[in-house]
Amino acid sequence: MGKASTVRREVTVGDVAREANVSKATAARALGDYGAVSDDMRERVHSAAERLGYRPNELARTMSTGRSHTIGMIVGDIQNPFFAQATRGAADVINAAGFDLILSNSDETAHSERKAISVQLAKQVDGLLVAPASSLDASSLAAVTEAGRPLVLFDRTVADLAVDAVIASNRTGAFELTRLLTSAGHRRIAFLSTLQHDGDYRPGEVLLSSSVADRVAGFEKAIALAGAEGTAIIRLGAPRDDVERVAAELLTGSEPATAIVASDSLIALSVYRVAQSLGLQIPRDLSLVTFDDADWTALAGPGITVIAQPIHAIGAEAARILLRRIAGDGSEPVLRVLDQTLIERGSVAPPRSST
Amino acid sequence: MGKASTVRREVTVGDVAREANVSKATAARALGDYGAVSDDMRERVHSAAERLGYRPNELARTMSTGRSHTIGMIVGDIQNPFFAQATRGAADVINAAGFDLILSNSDETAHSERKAISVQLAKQVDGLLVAPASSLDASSLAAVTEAGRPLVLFDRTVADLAVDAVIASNRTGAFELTRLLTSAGHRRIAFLSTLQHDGDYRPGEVLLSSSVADRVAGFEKAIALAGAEGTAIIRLGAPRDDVERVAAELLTGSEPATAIVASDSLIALSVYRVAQSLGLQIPRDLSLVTFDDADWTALAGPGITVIAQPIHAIGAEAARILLRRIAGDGSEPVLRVLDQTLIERGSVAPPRSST
DNA sequence: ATGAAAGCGCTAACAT
DNA sequence: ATGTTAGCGCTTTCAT
Repeated sequence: MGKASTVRREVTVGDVAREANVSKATAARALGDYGAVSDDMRERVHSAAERLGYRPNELARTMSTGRSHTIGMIVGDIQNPFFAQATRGAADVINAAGFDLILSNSDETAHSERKAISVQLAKQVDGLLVAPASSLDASSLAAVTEAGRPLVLFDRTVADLAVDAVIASNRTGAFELTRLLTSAGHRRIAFLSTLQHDGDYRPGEVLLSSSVADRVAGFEKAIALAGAEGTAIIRLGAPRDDVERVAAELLTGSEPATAIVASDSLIALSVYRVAQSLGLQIPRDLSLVTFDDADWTALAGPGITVIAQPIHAIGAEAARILLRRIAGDGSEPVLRVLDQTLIERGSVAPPRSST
Repeated sequence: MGKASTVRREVTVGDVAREANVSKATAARALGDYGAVSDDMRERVHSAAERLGYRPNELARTMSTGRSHTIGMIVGDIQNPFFAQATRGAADVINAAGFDLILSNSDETAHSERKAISVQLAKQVDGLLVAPASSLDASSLAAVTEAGRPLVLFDRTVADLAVDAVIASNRTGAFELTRLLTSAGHRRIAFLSTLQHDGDYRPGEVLLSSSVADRVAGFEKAIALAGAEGTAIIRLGAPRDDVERVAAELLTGSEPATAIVASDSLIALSVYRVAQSLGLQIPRDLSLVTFDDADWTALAGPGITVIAQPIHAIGAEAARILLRRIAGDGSEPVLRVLDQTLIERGSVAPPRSST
């Protein structure tokens, strides 16, 4: 009893050809559905294939054609609901087109991103979908275009990189969100983000993530309009696993923030938790608004007012553009900006001290 | 000006060999880091490769070795936090081992699952990780083992399929959860699941998902222990996008349930919403417990009591086993059952009518 | 319409 | 240690 029987070699085009008594070329043509094959030939080949249990080897096919029908996708972290949704959006259009998806997490580090890109290129993906870890440094992404493979960015853009990108109207969204706060009378408003950052934010500074940069810009505009530059605060670099601490800092002390704009729903959740543990009631003691219409925002206390991004659509649209590029579309790179929509719930009220 | 310059052919081992003035075999050995190569040869080859910007073609490598260093993963829906976490767990160990992940969503249908499996096998994945859409029908999965590729299941098992699987202690978990309810005095307890199902559940019936089946079993055991068979109710087949309606049915009428066991956190969220809109206060008017320690469960009202599954670990462990199989481990299939842990919060209280 | 043979980029015997 | 030569399974000229 050897293990020989279990190592059953794969059935190849050659085997099918022999079984059908035709040439390898004819069998390949019939099986691959290309070239010219007469009806009875096709029939003969297919039944032979059926009999033998033939399964095409997609890799061999890729070797000769150069197209893998696989696209690579690099997200920050698939556990982040934002990325999970965007991935689903992309997967839906990609699969519908008969393509497959290779997924990697970058954890928002240039190092992992670079590695993932390298691996995926080596696997001959037909194109890449990436949420770049850095909007400033295009070096890791350069490998993609150098390899001649189309690349489309989503959620953020990269300076000096002429590629397609689909993002949301973050600037406008942040503006609307913040405006709600200033209109309610808030002045000590904090913008809170986990975007990797050392030390304090300096006005005018260029940020690592274009989407956060856009949000900050929208925030600043609303703040300026309210003349609250002196009291507003932009806090970046909160560690993902310790947002609570930073939020607590913001909410305590001699001049605590009376309102917070959270840069994403995960951050908002942390803020919400801290507010609860500090005995702060929303919106009475704290107004809270955030990006992304996470499931919990509707049920938390009075409901959190949010700016909803069309996340699924962002992923889907990015995939659509990529597929078009792969198909040979050589037109100028496009920047698609999808609208965000404000969903007002009950988490905004005038600051307590002002009433 | 043609586009010829942009179509730059890939640099191959042959090119590097020529540049380094060595044979193709030597270049390949140096580049592929196998066989025996002298130090200066290796040096010469690598610098030539560097000069030319050589990038190995992983596919060609796969063609000759038969190993793609790619593993396929099929989940129900990557947007479901459970699957997102399990995917991350698997991705972490897979990437650490130098493998890549091809991801597909089955939407819990046998059809999509079958298709995804077929595509992934064609892409020569070294093995598959799947949360089977059906625990009863092994036919779509049979293709995997027939192709001689290792398969490991996660979250659910499949009857009559001798493969590895890693699941959670659903039966025990459901028992504990339900026990909390019966101990508090509840009798009209409902178990609510979205598991595809026609009509009413009949006791003893075999279910499509082993994990739900296990949960139901645990539920039934606790119910029997409390002698509440007559008043407990098992409601399956709630449509994912309309759980609210089913929950509302359970919560209204002449004999509404006083407690609900939700089969996952998405369902629990719907129940929570319905309770809110019905003006039902948790736990005063309704006791609610669920599987999975979703982020919102800690902050919803009094906090929801849950059974937490080690989701990340489920994915990671499944990947670990798969990798071992790929490496040649031919031992008997294992069934790994990971413990669930009860997290008591404030969503359980005696039924209102009984006090 | 069909067949014979070359080739995709790599690895793996088999020499030397 | 290095080189030569076959393949891997498919597609793609090029003949016929």
